[in-house]
Amino acid sequence: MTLRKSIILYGIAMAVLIGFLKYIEYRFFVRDLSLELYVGLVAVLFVAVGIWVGRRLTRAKIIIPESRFTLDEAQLKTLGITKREYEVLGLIAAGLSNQEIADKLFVSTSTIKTHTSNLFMKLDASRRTQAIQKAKELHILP
Amino acid sequence: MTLRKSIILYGIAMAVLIGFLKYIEYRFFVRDLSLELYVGLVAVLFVAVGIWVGRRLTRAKIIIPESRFTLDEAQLKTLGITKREYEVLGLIAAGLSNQEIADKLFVSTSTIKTHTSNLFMKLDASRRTQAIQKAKELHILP
DNA sequence: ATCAAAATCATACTTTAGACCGATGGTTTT
DNA sequence: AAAACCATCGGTCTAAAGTATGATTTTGAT
Repeated sequence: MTLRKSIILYGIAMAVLIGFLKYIEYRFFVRDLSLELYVGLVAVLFVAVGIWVGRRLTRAKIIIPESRFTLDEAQLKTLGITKREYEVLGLIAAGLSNQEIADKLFVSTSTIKTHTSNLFMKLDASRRTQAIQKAKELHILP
Repeated sequence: MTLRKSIILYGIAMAVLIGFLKYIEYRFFVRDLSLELYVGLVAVLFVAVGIWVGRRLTRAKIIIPESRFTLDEAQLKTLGITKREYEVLGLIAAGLSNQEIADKLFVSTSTIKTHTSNLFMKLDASRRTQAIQKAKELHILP
């Protein structure tokens, strides 16, 4: 909804509201309405207006669809994370131990430790759980 | 917010509102207030109420689609994960060490280790990274 | 008031992770 | 060819994580 449309909409609403108010005020003064009823009508009317306004005010913030994950490859380059390191990072996040990662990639645990050490430097982390967290914040892991 | 709390909250709000209404009605009848002012006050008051009610009524329906994750509390009960254990699980996922978690919760690391051990059993995990992974699959962590 | 679950702590022990070192061979870039 | 980068590996050492067991205190529900 554009700003202009909003202004027009609110303007019309206000005009209708004031018109209706004046009408029931007139009815009140010509004694067709009791004071109770007059005040009651005003109250009901303005509750409705309040609800309407309240909904409009909050509705704007609704539209925040949860975005699906897309790998930020630029981020990887910025951090200087290599393909192999990223591979290891993924397996760490999957919950594997260094030994399991080594087995899966057919290398020694020493190699995995080197990769993780480099990862921690680049991600400014000191634990694998922390590395996972930071990687997510940097949009390089889902 | 529980249903009981909601009812109490609305009840108090209603009581305050009616009290205030009666007060300005009284002021009106003893001629301290003009009709205009009386009606104006009622209008303002009920707009406020309307906005408040409107927001409360719509908030529940609006906020749910914002986040894809909803905690599966039934799952927690099924697994027998206690409140404290779940708290620790969250901090593990946030990347904290046992020492940091202990400091944050004002308990010893022994306690944290006990909690994590129990968590691993219940989640069928043997590492914290694995526990995080499983917790996500079970919809008890975002 | 009682009873079971939950939370707490400790001690001793094993395993895993991580830091810090250096080293090699293979690419790619300049 | 030299420089720079990448992936690989090994050793040593320390810190952190995880296991096992038992005990005490808190708490919640009946």
